[in-house]
Amino acid sequence: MTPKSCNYDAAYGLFFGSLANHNRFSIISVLRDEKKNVTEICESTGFEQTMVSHNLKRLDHCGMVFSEREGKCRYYRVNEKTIKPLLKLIDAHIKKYCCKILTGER
Amino acid sequence: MTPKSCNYDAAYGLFFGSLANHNRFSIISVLRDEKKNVTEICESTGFEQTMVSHNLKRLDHCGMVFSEREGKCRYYRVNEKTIKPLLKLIDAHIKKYCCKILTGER
DNA sequence: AGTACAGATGATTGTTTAGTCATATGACAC
DNA sequence: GTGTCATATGACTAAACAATCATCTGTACT
Repeated sequence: MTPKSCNYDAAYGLFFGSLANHNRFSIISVLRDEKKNVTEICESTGFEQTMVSHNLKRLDHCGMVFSEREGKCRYYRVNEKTIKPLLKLIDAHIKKYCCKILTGER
Repeated sequence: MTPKSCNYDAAYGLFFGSLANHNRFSIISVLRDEKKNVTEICESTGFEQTMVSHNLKRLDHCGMVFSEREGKCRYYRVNEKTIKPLLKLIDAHIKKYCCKILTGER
């Protein structure tokens, strides 16, 4: 499949859907500053291993994290090029609108 | 509620969840370049009015669109400050990763 | 006040998603 | 090869979501 033939719409859905889940967002957050293996992610987040693996798979799938094996462990790191500016942008948005977001006021 | 007391995590979920839905994304897309009222959005997208209203409510709720009444109509426009750079960022990401995203290759 | 147009809301239902359990694979050490 | 640690996968169920339907509110015009 060439990039031109890709179905961009579906890709958008997968991309944003990946960040919409609270647990995946937590995983991204603990990886924000340093790479970690699955066990370390579990410890940092308190999540179960299978759940973390499932969610890492999805994040990897969307190009949000990269991974590499080191001996018995597989280390994951965020795709800094996308994730860092994205989170920065959204942080600013939420700082400004979070109250509206959470209360639903119009 | 002051910004400091906000529950940011929930806000992130609402924010990204809003963009994860294909129909909401279409609505954002047709508003990307010009403001439109609900009827016009329906015409541009082919969606039903009630569905559009429900989804606009959510987008408004997240600070992604703003609205103002003009006579009988209510016009919606995107929050350019957030949406434009966001979409630009994601466009670049997806151009690079969409094939992986859609095929699931590792 | 009555009608018509524009949009919003609430309830219901079918679909999607996500966490959990059981199990499988992969890598290393002995 | 066997055991153990690290991670991945598939199937299943429960919870979340989103579209639809029926109905309601708001504005303008007469």
